[in-house]
Amino acid sequence: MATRTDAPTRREQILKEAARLFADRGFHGVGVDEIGAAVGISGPGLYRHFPGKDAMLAELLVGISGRLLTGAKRRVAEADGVAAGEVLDSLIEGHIDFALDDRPLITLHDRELDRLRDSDRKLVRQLQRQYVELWVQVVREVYPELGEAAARSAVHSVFGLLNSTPYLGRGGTLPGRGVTAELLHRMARGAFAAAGAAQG
Amino acid sequence: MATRTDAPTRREQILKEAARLFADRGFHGVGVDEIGAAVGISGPGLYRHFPGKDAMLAELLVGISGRLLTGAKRRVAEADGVAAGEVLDSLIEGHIDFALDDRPLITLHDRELDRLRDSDRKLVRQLQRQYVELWVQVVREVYPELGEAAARSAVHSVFGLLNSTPYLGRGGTLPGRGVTAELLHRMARGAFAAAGAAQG
DNA sequence: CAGGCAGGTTAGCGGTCGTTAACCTGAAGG
DNA sequence: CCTTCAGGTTAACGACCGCTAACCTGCCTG
Repeated sequence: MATRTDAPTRREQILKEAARLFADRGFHGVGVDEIGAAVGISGPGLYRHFPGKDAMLAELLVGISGRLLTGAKRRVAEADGVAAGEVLDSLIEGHIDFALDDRPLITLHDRELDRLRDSDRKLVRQLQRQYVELWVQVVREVYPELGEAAARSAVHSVFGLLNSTPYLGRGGTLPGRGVTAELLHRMARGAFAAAGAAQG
Repeated sequence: MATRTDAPTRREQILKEAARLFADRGFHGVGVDEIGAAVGISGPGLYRHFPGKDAMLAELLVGISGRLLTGAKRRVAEADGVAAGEVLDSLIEGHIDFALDDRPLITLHDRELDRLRDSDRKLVRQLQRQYVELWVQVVREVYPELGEAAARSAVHSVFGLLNSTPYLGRGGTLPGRGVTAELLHRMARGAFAAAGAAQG
C-alpha cells in the first residue's frame, strides 16, 4: 500500500477534472475547452496528452473497473481460511472506501458506459462481470440458501445501495466519513441477511 | 384506480419513446430526429407537440416526481391508525412497483436532473425533497432510535437499492416480477432494520 | 362546398463541438 | 550555441444538432 506523496502529473490532473465534470453534467454535456480550462490549459492542448475526448472516458472507466476488481481479488486471496462472513465484510468495506473516496467515478461507472467504443465497452463489461461473480460466490458461501439468480440480484441491489453516496451529502455535510461508512456497512449486511433469510 | 384502455395519444407516445432513448444514451446523446423516428414522424414534427427538446425532459421529470409523491401521500393518508411498519411496507411496495414498471424513468430521474431549466429543476427538487421527508418520518416512527440525519441517509441508500432494477435483468431475464419484487422488499426492510439496530 | 386547423413534410440557418493545422517557447543536452 | 522536443497557443474546418420557415394535406364544421 504505497501512498503517493509526489505531485500529480498533468495527465492525472486532466483525468481527475474530467471525471468530476463528466459526473456533473454528463459526457456529452462537457466540452473539451471546459476540461482544459479546469486544469489551466485551453481546449486543444489536451490533445498532447490524449488522442481524443473518448479516450479520457475510456481510461477512466477501465481504470475504475480494474481497480475495483484487483482490490476485491486481493481481499479474497488474503482471507484464506477465515470465515466467509469476514470476507464479505472485507469486500463491503473495500467498495465503501471506493464509493466514499471517488464519488465522481462511482457516478460515471454506471452512467456513461454506453458512450465507449465497442472494444473498450466489452473490456469494462468483462471486468465488471468478474467483480460481480466474485461477490456472488462469497455471498452464496455466507447464505447457501440463496439461489444463483437471487444472489446476483442481491449483489446488484447492494451495489445500488452502496453507490448512493453521491446523494448523501447533497444539501448539507454528511455526518462524518466514519459514521457514514459504518451505516452503509450495516445496511448492506442487513440487506444480504434479509435476502438469504426467507423463501428466496 | 381507473386503468386506461384507450389508445395512447401521440403526445404520450413521444414521451414514452423519449424516456427510453434518454435513459439509454443520455439527454445530450439523443437527437430530435431520433425521437421523431421512434414514433414514426420525423424531426421537426415534434414541435407541434412540444415547444422544445428540453420541455420533453422537463415534463418527464416533473411527472415522475409528482406521481411518486402523490402515491406516497395517498398511501400514508390511507393508513390512518395502522402500524407504522405497515405504512413503511406500503411505501416500499409503491416504490418497487414504480421501479419495476418504469425503469427508464427511474434511470432518468436521478441522472438528467441537471439538464433542466432552473425553475423546472427547483420544482422537481422540491417534489423529491417532500417525497424523502415523507419516508423519513415513517422510518423514524418505525425505528425511533434513528437520528434524523441517519434516517435520511438510510432512505437515500434504500432508494439506491430499489432503483437498481435497471441492472437486474441485463444479461438474461429476471426471475419473474413477483419474485424480484419480494426480494427487493425483504432487502429494503432488512437494510432499514440494520440501520436502526445499532449505535447509529 | 368553403374554410380553418391539427399535424405533418423538407430545406436551411446559426451555433456549438471535436479535432486538426500551424506556430510558438522555454528547458535540456551534446 | 545550436538543436530538439515537450507542451503549449490561436485559427479554422467540418459535422452535427436544435429549431424555424415555408409549405402541404386531409378532416371536421358551419
